Formats: sequence, C-alpha cells, structure tokens
Amino acid sequence: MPPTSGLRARVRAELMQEIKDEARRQLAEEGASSLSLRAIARHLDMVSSGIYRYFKSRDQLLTALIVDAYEAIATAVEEADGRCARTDFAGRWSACCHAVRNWALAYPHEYTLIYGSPVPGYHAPEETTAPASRVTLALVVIVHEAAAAGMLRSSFAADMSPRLSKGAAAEAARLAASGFGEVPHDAIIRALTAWTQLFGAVNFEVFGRLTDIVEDGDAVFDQSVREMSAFVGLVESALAAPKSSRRTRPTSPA
Amino acid sequence: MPPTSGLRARVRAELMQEIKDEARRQLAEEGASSLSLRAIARHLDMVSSGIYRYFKSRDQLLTALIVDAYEAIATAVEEADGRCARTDFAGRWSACCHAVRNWALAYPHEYTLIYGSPVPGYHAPEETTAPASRVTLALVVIVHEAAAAGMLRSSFAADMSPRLSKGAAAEAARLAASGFGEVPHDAIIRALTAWTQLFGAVNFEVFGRLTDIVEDGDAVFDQSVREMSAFVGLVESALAAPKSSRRTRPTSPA
DNA sequence: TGTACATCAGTGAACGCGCGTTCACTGATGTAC
DNA sequence: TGTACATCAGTGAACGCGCGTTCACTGATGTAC
Repeated sequence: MPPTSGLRARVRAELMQEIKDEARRQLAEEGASSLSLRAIARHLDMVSSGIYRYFKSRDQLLTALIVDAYEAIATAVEEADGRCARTDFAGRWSACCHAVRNWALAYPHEYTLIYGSPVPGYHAPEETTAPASRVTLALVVIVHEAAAAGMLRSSFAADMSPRLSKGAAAEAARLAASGFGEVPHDAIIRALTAWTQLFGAVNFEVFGRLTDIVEDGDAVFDQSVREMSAFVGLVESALAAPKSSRRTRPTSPA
Repeated sequence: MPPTSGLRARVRAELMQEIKDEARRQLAEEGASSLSLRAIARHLDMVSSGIYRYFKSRDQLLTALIVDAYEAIATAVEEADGRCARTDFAGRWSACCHAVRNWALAYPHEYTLIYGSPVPGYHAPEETTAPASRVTLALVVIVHEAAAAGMLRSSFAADMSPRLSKGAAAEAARLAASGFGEVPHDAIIRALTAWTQLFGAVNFEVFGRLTDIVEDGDAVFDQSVREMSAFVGLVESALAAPKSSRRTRPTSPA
C-alpha cells in the first residue's frame, strides 16, 4: 500500500502528476493508442519499470488521464454556468456550449481522448462514467430548471416543426422518468438533438473537418448555439448575464 | 510498372482486394493505428515483404481504405437521394441522413476511419479530399435545389429564431459565393448546423455514447432528422416518396 | 536522542513479443520474334 | 509453332527499432521503541 499522508505521499503525488503531464504531452504527438510507458519513463529519467510504482498498467494510466479530462471539461462547463444569472436559461445554455468548445480547442488531444473514437483495446472502467456524465447533466439541469420556471416554450413553432413520432414519444417518456422530470416531451427530444449538434460541431472543428469550409469558426459556432437554444425552446432573457463571461479561460485537465 | 490489362492485371486486382478486405477485418479488431502489414500478410499466407508489390507503404494502404470508405458512403447517400422524387426536398434530405446512419451502423469501423478522430501520424493526401466531400455535396445540392424551386422557407419562424450575427452573415456570404449560390444566408448557416448535428448524432451512436441514454435509436434519429430538416426550412411535401426507400441496404465499402 | 526495523522508490536485466521496410534472389508467367 | 527474353510475384533473411510487464535487488527514507 502506498502512503496516504506525510512527505512521501506528497512526493509521490507530485511524481504521479509528472507522469500524467508527460503522458498528456505524448497524447498530443502520437495519440492515445501509441501512448508508451517506456517513452514516458525515458522523459522522466526513470527506468521503465519504475512507472509501475505509480500506475499498475498502461490501461490504468489511460483511465487516470480520461478521468482527469472529464473532470476538467466538466469543471469548465459548470463554472461557465455558475457565472450566469440563474434565470437566464438561454445564456446559461450558451455559456455551457461555449465552455465545451473553448476547452476542446484549448486541449484538443484530451478532448479527442474522451470524445473521439474509442481507443482500440481499451475498455472504459466504471469509474469513468460518473465524471463522463457531468457535462451532459449540466445541460439537462438548465432545460429542467427552465421548464420548472415556465421559461421553456413548450412547443416551439408547433405549426412548422414535425410532431413526435410514436417511438420518439416513448423514448421521451423514458427520459422524462429518468431525470428530465416535468420537461415537455418534445423539448426533451430537441434537447437531445441540440446536444448531439453541440458535440458534432466541436468534433468537426477539433478534427479539422471545417478548415476550407468555415473561416470564422467562432461566429458560426455562436450562431448555431443560439439557434439550437431557441430550437430547444429556451427563451432569450432580457436580463442576460454579461456576455464576456462566455469566453473565459478554460480549466486545465492537469 | 504493374500491368494494366490481361490475366496478370486481373489476378493482381483480386489480390489487392484481398489485402484490403483483410485490412478491413483488422480495422474492426484493433483500429486504424494498429493496422499491421505483417499481420495482413500472415493471414494471406504471404511473407510480409510481399505486400509491397501491391501497396508501397502502410500509409498508402490506409489511404486506399479511406478512399474506398468515402466512396462507399457517398454512393449509399447518392443512391438514397436518387430514389426520392426530385421535388420532395425534405424527403431527400431525410433519406440522405438515414443513409449516412445506416451505412455507419453497418460498417462502424470504416465509418470511424473516416469520421472518427484523425489517425495519429497519418496525413491525408489530396486524393482523399474529392471523395470526402461527396456526402456533404449531396446535402448542399438538396438545399440549393429547394431554394431554387421556392420550396425553402427563407426565414423559419423568424420571430423566435435569433438573427444572424455579423460574423455569421459574413461567413454565409462566403459560403454562398462558393457553392450554395442563391440560398438565403440564414438557411446556409442552419444547413451547416444541421450537417454537424447529423454527424454528431451518428458519431455518438457509433461510438457507443448513447447506450444507457437512448433505447430506440431509430426513432430518436428519425425525429431529429425531421426536425432539423424543418429547421433548415425544407418543406415537408405532400407528394413524398415511398418511406420504405429510406431503409435500404447500404453499399459495402469493398 | 539514538538505534533497529519496516517501508517504499527506483534499478537493471530479462522475457517474449511486435512492427515497417529493404534487398538480392528464385521461378513462374506472359510476350515478341 | 517454338524459342529467347523480359516482366513480375513472391521469398527469406536481415536491419533497427519499438513495446508492456515481471522480478529479484539495492538503498534511501520514515517510524516506533
């Protein structure tokens, strides 16, 4: 058992951080699937087997990186949300979306690690699922609170937007029972759609699929976010929080 | 120079196919970054250096697989589009989106190869860009033709949806100049948003991020597609093409 | 305050495995006269 | 129709490199009496 307090514990924690930092540096150069314990050890002037004092396998190190990344992006999103006026639901939604994108652009390889294609041969253990859902939860809470406050247009442009199919309605009912609560069913499906749009847009940008198509990524993203927010039914509040809060520095994954 | 006609050429083409087929099989098990020429050779009862008669490097084989995958998904999309009545623009849009998803679910690893995170250390050569844009082009053409036919609501729910910001308007003008033509600027940005939503939804599904959240993936996807189609402004036509055409078998990448 | 002991970090060698790519080569197949 | 030659497919050995993980070990550091 490693020590849990005292000087040794502190030194130990520091070296664990150094290993993860070096691993993140390698992530940026080679990608997750060729993350190498030996290369990390080399850069830290250790012998490769020394790493095993800190992480009992390569997969466990990967898991630690993944958990860190989830925590960091979630913290960035929650902080952005926290800076908004509680009743400015459209502003909060927008702030969260921008926080996701800003963090992703600041830490593209960590983002890829958690939102890119699954790492082959790696199976995510249970401990990643809780941090993985924090970002989604933040968005769900906004929609939920907006509905509770009567600030969610329950059926946006009902004359033009298609009705829920039977299957979609059933799915919405299931989701309502498991967290969305009293949110109208059509809004639940739209929130799901907006959620996939958010990550679709960020993925394309981080993976470089928008170069040669979009020049002003900021403007297009912001427009999409605001339109999707309206699409979900969030009302643009007149008492909006200061816009500047949307573009603050994202939290580091370290 | 390899022969271009005759028996030898035919045999050669067949073995090239076999190599690619085996490579695709490996893709499914290990992912693109650990695709191994030696393993392929082993399965084909050849010696590893023999592969070099057919592909002059590992990267060139990867490129061939990528081009094949782009061609296959594009063909699936174009065929789905082709089965719809030309003036049923919402139906065509929907058919294309379903074709993307169906192909992706049928060939998840090929999909990941082209729409997942970039393969580390691999830089896509120019020959991939043309096939890569075919799917996007099919969608653009639909919006373009709808606008030309006056079947695109130029400002969907204008009272509720936010106006274009300056930056987004400038971007839309740029896109209009380079392919979208006479499509209204707000619709261009919405089409872009719908496009990212499409691939966001498919990514999440293929990468397994929707398990535990969505049960009836078909229903939710279809609902999203129809809502995004309305969002773009495509009018649901009364003379819609037969729905069954949306769920035909996707084209194989081979 | 000093000593004895247990804890832990980091070493170095080894196991057993993988890979991409080059090169000189052997034979078989197709082609031109 | 038959022979000589060129083309090409596939071989086998080698180069030089990488990796994760285990194991018995040496010392240094902290702890308990």
